[in-house]
Amino acid sequence: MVDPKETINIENVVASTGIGQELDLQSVAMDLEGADYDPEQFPGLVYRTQDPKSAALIFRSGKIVCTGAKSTDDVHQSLRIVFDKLRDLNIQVDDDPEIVVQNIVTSADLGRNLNLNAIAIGLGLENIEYEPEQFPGLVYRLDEPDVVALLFGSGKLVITGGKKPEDAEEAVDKIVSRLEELGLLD
Amino acid sequence: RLRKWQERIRTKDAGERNLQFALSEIDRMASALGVPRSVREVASVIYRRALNEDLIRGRSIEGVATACLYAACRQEGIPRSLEEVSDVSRVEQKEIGRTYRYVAQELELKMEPVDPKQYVPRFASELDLSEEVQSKANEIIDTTAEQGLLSGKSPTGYAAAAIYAASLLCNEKKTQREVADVAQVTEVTIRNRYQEQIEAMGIH
DNA sequence: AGCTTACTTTTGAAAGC
DNA sequence: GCTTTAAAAAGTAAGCT
Repeated sequence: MVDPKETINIENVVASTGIGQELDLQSVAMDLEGADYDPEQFPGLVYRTQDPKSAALIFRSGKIVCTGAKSTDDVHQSLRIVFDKLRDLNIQVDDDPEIVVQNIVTSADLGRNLNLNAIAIGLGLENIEYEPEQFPGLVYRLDEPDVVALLFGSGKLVITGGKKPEDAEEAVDKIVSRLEELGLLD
Repeated sequence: RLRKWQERIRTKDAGERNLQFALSEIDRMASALGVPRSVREVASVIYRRALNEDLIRGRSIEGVATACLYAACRQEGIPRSLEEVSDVSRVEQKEIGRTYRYVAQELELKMEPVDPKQYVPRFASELDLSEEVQSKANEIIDTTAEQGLLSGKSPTGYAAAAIYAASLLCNEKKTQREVADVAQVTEVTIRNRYQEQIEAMGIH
């Protein structure tokens, strides 16, 4: 039996940072190749990096959101590319802007099919949201760590809302032990 | 102050007018759906509770009224799908679903997932299918659900597939299109569920 | 009957309406 | 509350061949 923790895979990391300088997005959009900027639709300018693959939302305030990266390392690499691109445009960028991870999305596999109906009732209808007419996943909110898990009939799950990779591991452990003590696994 | 008093009256009137509107909407939609009076009463009770708990702030009266009716149908064991409910409401399906989840969570309605069997009598009678077919469909639903086939699947599609399969087994065949139309699902969904169910039943 | 594309759910930040 | 970004899970749906 494989430890479900070893099936954990980071699928997306969201982080925020800032260059410490205000920006004229109109001119950045003109000079930065591949930039998408439509202030009527959204106040941020979208810039995509190819390797690692990610999308950066750049704002007038100089603050930046990076999403789509598959690891915290990739987030740093992507943002380094964005910072250098801005420097190429003669824009002042702080030396080592602080990068804060805001959310990590993970997937995992419990290795067994799940009876979501039984789990919804077993874990308590007040803590769970399971509406298969609207979405096939069962929504389970944990307090510690503070994450949200989406459980599927296949035994696969998604964990989101965590700030560090260990949050997903703790969450998987808690979910497995809760399901086991309810006899809803195996 | 006279002004303050007038304002209070105005607010009270507005509140009562809103409640009246909500209840009349519940009545109108319930009639359109053809659900018994008991369901309207349950829906009204849920709506008043939502009003007391201040759950209507930030959303439309009609959205909450529709969500309450949807919840009431389920509580009474005669569910209407979100699509059926949205067909008689001017609120879009997605909004009804969201509002329902919010109300159910806040009022701790402890709603159990819909049992596909609850759709069988209505769908089957709309298709003029016999009691025998209904029993067979129920058997298929129970047997396959026990084997874990139901997890994550929509109750209407699941019921539709079981009815289609049962109609074949009982020589009262209905086409996938006919069943799909009354259940408001696609033929593709019926085909997919049907295959799984037949396989799990050991192709009777 | 497929295949492709797309939408449902959750999460988080950003700035503005 | 909305707008935009990305990503997974699995079910449902629509369009096209």
